[in-house]
Amino acid sequence: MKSAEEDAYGYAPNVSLSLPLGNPCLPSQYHSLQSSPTISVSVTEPHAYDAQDDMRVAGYYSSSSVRPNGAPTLESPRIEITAYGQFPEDEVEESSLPVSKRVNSIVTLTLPSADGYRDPSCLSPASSISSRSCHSDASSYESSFSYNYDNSPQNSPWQSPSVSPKGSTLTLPGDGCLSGGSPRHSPSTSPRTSVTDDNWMGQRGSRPNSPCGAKRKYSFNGSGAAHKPFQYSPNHSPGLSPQTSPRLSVTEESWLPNTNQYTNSAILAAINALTTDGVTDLGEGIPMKARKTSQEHNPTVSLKVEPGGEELSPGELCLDEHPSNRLPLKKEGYCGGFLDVPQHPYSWSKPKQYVSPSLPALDWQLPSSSGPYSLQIEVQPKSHHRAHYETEGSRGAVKALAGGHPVVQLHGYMESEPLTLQLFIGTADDRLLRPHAFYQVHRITGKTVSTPSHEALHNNTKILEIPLLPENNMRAIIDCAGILKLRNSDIELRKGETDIGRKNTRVRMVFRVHINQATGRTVNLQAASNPIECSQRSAQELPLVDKQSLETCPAPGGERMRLDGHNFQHDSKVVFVEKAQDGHHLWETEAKVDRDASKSNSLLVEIPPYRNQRLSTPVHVNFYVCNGKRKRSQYQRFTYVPAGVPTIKTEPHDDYDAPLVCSQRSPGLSLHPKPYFPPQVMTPMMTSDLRSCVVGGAYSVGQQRLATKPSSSSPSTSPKLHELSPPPFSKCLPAGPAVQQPSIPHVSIIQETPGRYQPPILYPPSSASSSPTSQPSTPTDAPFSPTHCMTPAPPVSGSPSPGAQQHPKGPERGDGSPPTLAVSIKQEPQELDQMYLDDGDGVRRSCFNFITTNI
DNA sequence: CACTCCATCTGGAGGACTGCG
DNA sequence: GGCGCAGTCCTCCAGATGGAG
Repeated sequence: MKSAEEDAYGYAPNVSLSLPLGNPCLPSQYHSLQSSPTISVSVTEPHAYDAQDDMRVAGYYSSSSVRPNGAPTLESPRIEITAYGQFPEDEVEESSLPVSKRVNSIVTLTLPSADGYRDPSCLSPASSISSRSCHSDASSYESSFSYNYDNSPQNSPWQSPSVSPKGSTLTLPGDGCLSGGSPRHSPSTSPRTSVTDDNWMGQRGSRPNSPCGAKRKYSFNGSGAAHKPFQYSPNHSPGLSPQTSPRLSVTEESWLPNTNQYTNSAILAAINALTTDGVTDLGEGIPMKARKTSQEHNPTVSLKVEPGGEELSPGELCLDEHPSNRLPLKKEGYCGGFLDVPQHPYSWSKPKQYVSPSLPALDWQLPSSSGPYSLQIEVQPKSHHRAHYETEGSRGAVKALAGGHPVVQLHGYMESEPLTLQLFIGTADDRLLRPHAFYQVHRITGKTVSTPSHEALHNNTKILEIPLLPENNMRAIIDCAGILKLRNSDIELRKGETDIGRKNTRVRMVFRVHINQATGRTVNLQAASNPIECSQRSAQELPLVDKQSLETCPAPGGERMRLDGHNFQHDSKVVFVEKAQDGHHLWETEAKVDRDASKSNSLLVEIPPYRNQRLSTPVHVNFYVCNGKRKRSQYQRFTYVPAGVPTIKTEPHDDYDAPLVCSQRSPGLSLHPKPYFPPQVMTPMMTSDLRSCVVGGAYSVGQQRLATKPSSSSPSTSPKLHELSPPPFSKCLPAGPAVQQPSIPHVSIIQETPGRYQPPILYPPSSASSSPTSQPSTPTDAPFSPTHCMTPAPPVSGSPSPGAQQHPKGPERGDGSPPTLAVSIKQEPQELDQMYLDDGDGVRRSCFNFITTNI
């Protein structure tokens, strides 16, 4: 069928969906969401598509320019709900033409039906009102991830959205919301506010309560539901849209070129729909729930939705999607007041940086520093922040421990060009850092917010984009970021979602910045905050370890370790545990706690002797603080080393105090005892892995340990860094020449971004949420992520791979400095084995082998 | 400047739901 | 398999705060 648009405008976007699945190099698995079915959508625009342009300006999809006929972009999109249902995943294939058509169809929406709202299917987080902001769907970036490079030129923007792996964006029916919605959404962030449409709500009706009706039951049928939503989903979007975002919309004007945004978005949505099966799957998508808020949507908004509506907020859709690119655009015009923080001096108009099509997937571990650049969290967020549900009003921005808000600064950047700081909510468990499936960053707006921001969606993960301005010394006060809790039932229904939401309430704020260099390379840095407990009650009761003064100790034990944290009690116990790969406890013992020296926020414990005094290799164990039966902290990682190996001490304070934690730790992985996360790094697997597999990883490990001293500023602590060095992938993908910077100790991801076309590759796609295995807490879980494997193994060769450091040595805490290049790579066979075990993945093995081989 | 309205932020709590014994 | 208990999830309520009109 032809889309209305086509008819109307004669413009038919061609969308080609390419599914990367086949990519040998990257197992779909890994990609998971993101990658997976990647679909790249290319829209043929009337005018030739200038990739470059697109990139920047348009969002990915949206970008496209104006319609041939000049019609406003917005216009046409119509969404037919039905379509979704009708098109199963299969559709994807069809991509070729039909797509466009479909798209169109999809676009057409019918609004209102409400049913779906709550359906799981509709997941879109974005949708959430609160989140509303969500928006954006697609993150452009994603596209990059996708392997579709081919897609081409297109990679560009367009792809992204669609492409995004899984779901990216939007897509889904549920997503739809997002996608489309997303954009739409919200302008305003606040839930209440934002949303809009009562209308919607009404229809949807659903809502509020439990998804299932009176009682909340989580039905998995999502399907059923899902479908509906699906159909509607679009609506969601609509819903969203309306409100949405102004921001989104904004652009349009400015954008002109891109005009099609709407269309595009629609397309994207369509695509998404296609790609995934139903809404459901989208798991990626974020569930939409009906929120009351939503209901609130403004009529206006809804109105916009109309197909014809030019106004529509076309922008909405689009905008979100391209975060980076868009940024620039957005604010201004349209959005004006709505969205972004108004009137902030900074205008999002600068497109550039993010242009590059290929930005690393959100679940890739990136270094916090590279060469002269260092992304640091100068002021850490408080360890507790009650996240708000979509059904609630915003609970405000995440605050710093000492008051105020977290502060992030990029050091070493001397250019005059502003950059965009990306923020998303990541996991804080033992595994590798990745976007948290149950929490999304929520843009806070209001008078009290001084930092402009704007939301974008990246594979179902909302990203807040904040300008880093030279005039502010590349420092940003994060007073515009709240945390939205998605209902577990909604997320768990997603296809491919393996994580469980129950008790999975710890998150970290993850900051990223992509620096385009004159050479065409892009340096990607990432810093993760300390863990943040987001539940209402647990935050008040569960002990939380923020920091540990020791990370290693000789097998005989006896050393004293200071634990800093919260909710410690006079009778708190510290239990050391060693688990087998299968999770069975191999050893468990209670450490002696010096009650006199302990306080509610600190414990002084004596490290118990390890069960085996004769260690030939370091042994990773865990410990936790226990306040009673079910009140235990998360596992903290600890390593017993053979006698003679220096113990690693973490800095006592660094940050602890509050606000200050440095990124180092932050990167998520910090070594420090950041409670939740650290472990990852430490994990045996990791260690070994890192070394072998991923430079980055290794690196990180080393750093962590090294890092121990926070002081060092090496921010780098990120757990596993992905080196994006192309090499590894190169095989698979024609990647661009990503080169590592030789001299840089930390290897960050450097891509050459020649053009958009550049093969993005480097980053293995992973899906954030995807991580299949994720379990919330088990320390045992191997952190190993496929991705790592995927990652380039670079290193071996040359560049000083960060990873190289070995932990044992690593520990040499001494330097805080970034790891020196020279790293000797040691393999610990045993550990490797574990790795294997942990993974279980053939893939890993293969990676491993591959690596080892190289080594 | 006082008052009202609105929006946001917070804290608290209850009912629904889940997991475990 | 059913029951009760405890913990967690999600929603709702109400108060505080602050800005705009």
